[in-house]
Amino acid sequence: MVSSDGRLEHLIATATGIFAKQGYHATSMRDLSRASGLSLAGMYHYVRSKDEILFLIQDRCFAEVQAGAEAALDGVQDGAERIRTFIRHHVVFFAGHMDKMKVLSHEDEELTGTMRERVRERKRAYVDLLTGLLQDHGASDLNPGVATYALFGMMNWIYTWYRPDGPVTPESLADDMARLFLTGFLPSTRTATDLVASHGG
Amino acid sequence: MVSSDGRLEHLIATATGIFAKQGYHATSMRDLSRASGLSLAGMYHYVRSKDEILFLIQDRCFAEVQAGAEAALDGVQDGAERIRTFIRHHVVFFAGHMDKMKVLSHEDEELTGTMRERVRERKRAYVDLLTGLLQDHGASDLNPGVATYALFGMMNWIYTWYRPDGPVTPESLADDMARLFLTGFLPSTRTATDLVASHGG
DNA sequence: AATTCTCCCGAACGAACGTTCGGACGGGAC
DNA sequence: GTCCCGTCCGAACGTTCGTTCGGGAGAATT
Repeated sequence: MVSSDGRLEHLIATATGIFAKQGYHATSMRDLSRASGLSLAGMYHYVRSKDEILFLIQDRCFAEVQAGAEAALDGVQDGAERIRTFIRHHVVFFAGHMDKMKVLSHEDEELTGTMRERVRERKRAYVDLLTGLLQDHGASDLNPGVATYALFGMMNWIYTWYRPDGPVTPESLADDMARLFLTGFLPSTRTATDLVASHGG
Repeated sequence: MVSSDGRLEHLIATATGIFAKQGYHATSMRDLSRASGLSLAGMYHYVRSKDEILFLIQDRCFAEVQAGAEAALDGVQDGAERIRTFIRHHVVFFAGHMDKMKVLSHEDEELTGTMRERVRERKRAYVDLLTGLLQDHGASDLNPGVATYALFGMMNWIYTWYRPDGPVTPESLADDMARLFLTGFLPSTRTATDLVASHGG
């Protein structure tokens, strides 16, 4: 069970926690060594560099959240309901995986070169997914880019203040944010009424 | 003009730009020396440590944005209009001072000890200002904390994507965000009344 | 039995870091 | 002229950084 793969997973999981708590640059390889149980040199058997650890965290996390969103959207037809589904998934996933999502959100500009591009590509795909959902719904009088990033902002900011063990459950957090955004985003009374009706029962 | 005070201001301004671009930890005192024109040792005549430079940026920036918000709110009576005023001021200020606001938002957890507490106090005061505005308006069915941080999130996320020289003006950005938030937050619009009625009945 | 391969580490490498030391320069005070 | 003080710097300090080197233990392969 402590096979080669298991150790790499363990290293990544450990690094995720420490990067989330201390930040990427403030964390040394010696910190990771101490916390993972591997020696300083031993970590380099699993990983090419410190950068690569950050890359692995971000690459996997984006893949996971993207796949989860697509799975959640599967079968949902109504445009507004698809937006709501995306928001709910993103927020609940975020609240359930705060460490890696914090590393994803906060250590956004630390990678360089090929790894940076790989992660950027994943990010672009994920952002495009939401932008597509907003555009599919059509008529909002808000600037589409502003709406997309305003929504991502209110969701991704979670890592700065939300405590999963506090009084607000991930589900109510997700519901509040979905309601806040959709009520503001959807333009007509009719759609808003339909939305509440379909939501309430 | 290159008096003692002027040099300190210049050092802080230079550091703000570099911290915003590279991040606090990725910036060395030698970087600041090179960019400011002062020697490595010379900077320590104006500043006790690298930490203190970050502190000065954040402390001053919070003071500035707080004072600006209070000035903007002066004389505005209507509750909803006060919220809109706060949003507009925050967003326009953010868009007009991206570097320092990015350093304020992104390098939030880098200070320690007394400086950390000083900045935290300023932050608490500023957050309390908005929370107060939201509470003053009363009846929203959203969790007050969630509403506050959702709003700060969508506003502070600006530094990750907004380009002041792009097609979106700071004013339209501020208007869109104010509209997006207020429509979702305020329960008492005509359409929203219908909405709540159909939901409750 | 000999060889190769995977896994892993103690010790060290050179570079870069934040900070400090001792002193230089110049202008006002005595 | 001498002293002092604010301003500023070259050079160095001790530390920590990410990474590498050379090799050992043990299983697998030949």
